[in-house]
Formats: sequence, structure tokens, C-alpha cells
Amino acid sequence: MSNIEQIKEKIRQSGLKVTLQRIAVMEALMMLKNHPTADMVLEYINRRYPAIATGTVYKTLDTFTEKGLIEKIKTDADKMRYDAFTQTHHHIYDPENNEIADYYDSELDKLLSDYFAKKGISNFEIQDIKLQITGKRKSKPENTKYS
Amino acid sequence: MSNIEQIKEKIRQSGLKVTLQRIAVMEALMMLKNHPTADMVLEYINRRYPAIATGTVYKTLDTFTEKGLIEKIKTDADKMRYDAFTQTHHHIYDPENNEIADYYDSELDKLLSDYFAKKGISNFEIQDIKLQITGKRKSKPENTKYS
DNA sequence: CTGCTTGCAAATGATTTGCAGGAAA
DNA sequence: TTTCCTGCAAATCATTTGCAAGCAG
Repeated sequence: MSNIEQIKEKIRQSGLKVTLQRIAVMEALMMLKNHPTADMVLEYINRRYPAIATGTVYKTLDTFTEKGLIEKIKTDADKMRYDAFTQTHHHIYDPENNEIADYYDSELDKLLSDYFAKKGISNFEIQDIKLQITGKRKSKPENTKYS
Repeated sequence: MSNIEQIKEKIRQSGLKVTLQRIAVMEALMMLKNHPTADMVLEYINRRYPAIATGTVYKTLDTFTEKGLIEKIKTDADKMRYDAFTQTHHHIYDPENNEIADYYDSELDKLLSDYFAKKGISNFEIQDIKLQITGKRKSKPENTKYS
């Protein structure tokens, strides 16, 4: 099954109509691994698809977010970013380079869920726990997924 | 030492000039414990001080953030919020009620720092780790600090 | 004094909106 | 067909900016 087919399938399964615009946006999100802004998505798309309206891209991103296909994230210092990878993961943020990378660590996830299973938070029902690790990358790698 | 005196002292110690506007903003931040937006700060101020310009409030908030007196935070769904409590803590976020509460847990902090001290993240220097716990509060309490 | 701060009003810029026309199912 | 989508351009609205006048140190 080709990449595009997978994308179509994904969209279909969310109960949305499959359109060129939606395919384009999802493709952009999957290719631009580094948590693109709406702008970056637009730029990616306008290189390989007939121009798609700005408003449409925003609407599409919102729609995808509502359906849980992607996630909307923010750092402390700029516009919205979108993340197509919804499997549990954390974010590593480097303010100096304004980069966000994904961090997968199932050992850590287990540690945390055990901890809160035991301890809990009074009067609060935990649905999700996410770390934001702030720091500084030591050398070059872009788009790295740490683990 | 009165509350106002403490605020003045705090401002002075950051090397900033002590002005009515800055006192007012800091006071608002400390009283409005629930991570106010710039708007909320403005509203608080305009009730008890001669009107202070919107731009000034934003500038003051930025200045305080730069000096580390307060923190700028974002959720996934709205404007900037400001937090006057800079001691290490995490955030509990309830999207349904759009509320942010502080969560202090030194046991957890220790667990995490031990974990990362041992494990580390290749090619990355960790400066800070912050949890965002998403979920739903079970009953009423506002401004609660969990722990 | 004099350099840091404020007020003001205009500018910015990301995101949203309304609605008429188009396309998927 | 009929409902859901898209394009477009205008609107929104939080935040920023430039600069003259004001005030703390």
C-alpha cells in the first residue's frame, strides 16, 4: 500500500471526506517531521500541489486535530506547531535553536504511570502525562528522534 | 515587611526601576494565582490602580520574564499565561475547564533527575524537565495547588 | 541630570470567519 | 442529490512597536 493510499485510508477512517487538500496537508505533516507550523505546511504544499488556500490549511489542521489524527503543540515562544505522530511521546525543546524533537521512552512512560498509579493526584483524573524537556543540543542533527 | 514592600524588593533586586506599573503587575500576578492572561492582569489592575496602558502591561510582563521573575506558559489552546511562582513545579491542565493548576512534587522531581542522570539523552544537555499532566478535575476547587 | 519607563495609537501577523461555489459519497 | 469542503478576502484580536513625554535613581 503506497504512502498516499495510507493517507487516504487514515482520512477515510476518521469519517472525513478524502480530498486533495487533506491529502496534501497530511503528506506535508508526515514529511516535515520537525513539528511544522502552518506556514511550513503551506510552503511544502505549494511546491508540489496546485495552490491551496491559507484558510483551508488552517481549517484542515483543526479538523485533523479534532479527529485526533494529529496534535497541536506550543512552545513558550511562538506559533502553533503540528505533530502527525500521535503515539505517546515527549518533546525535547531547544529554545536557542527553536527546535522541537520527539522523545520516545517507554521505560520512562512505565516509570511515570507506576508512580502515579500508586500516588495519584487528589481530585484529579489523569488522562495524559507529557514531559517537556528543555535544554540545548550539543551538535548538529536535525529531525532527530531521541530515545 | 508588607506585601508591597516585598514586591518592591523583588523588582529592585532584578536591577529594574521600581514603578507603580511594575508593582501593580506583580501584585496582580501574585493575587491571580490561576495563571492569568495579560487581559486578566489588566482587568485586575484597572480595578485598583489608575489605568495602565495595555502595551505597558505587555512590556512589563516581558521584562519580568526576561529577568526570571515570572514564567510565560502556554497550553495547547489559547493565549499566553503568566506564572509568578518560579520554584520548580509542573502543570496540571484541564482542557474542559481551561484551567491550569500548579503541581509540586519533590519526590517526583528526584525520581526524574535520578532517571535522567543515569540514562541521559544522547547529544542533548538537559536544563529543565517539566510535566504537563492533562486530565479532568473531579469536582469544584479553584486555584488549587495539588501535591 | 539622564537613562530607563510609560502612554498612546498605529502596525503586525497569525488565525478565524462567512459565504458562495464545488466536489465527494 | 445532498452534505461536506474549499477558496477568497475581509475581519479578528492578541501582541508588538515607535516615539515623545515622564519619572526613578
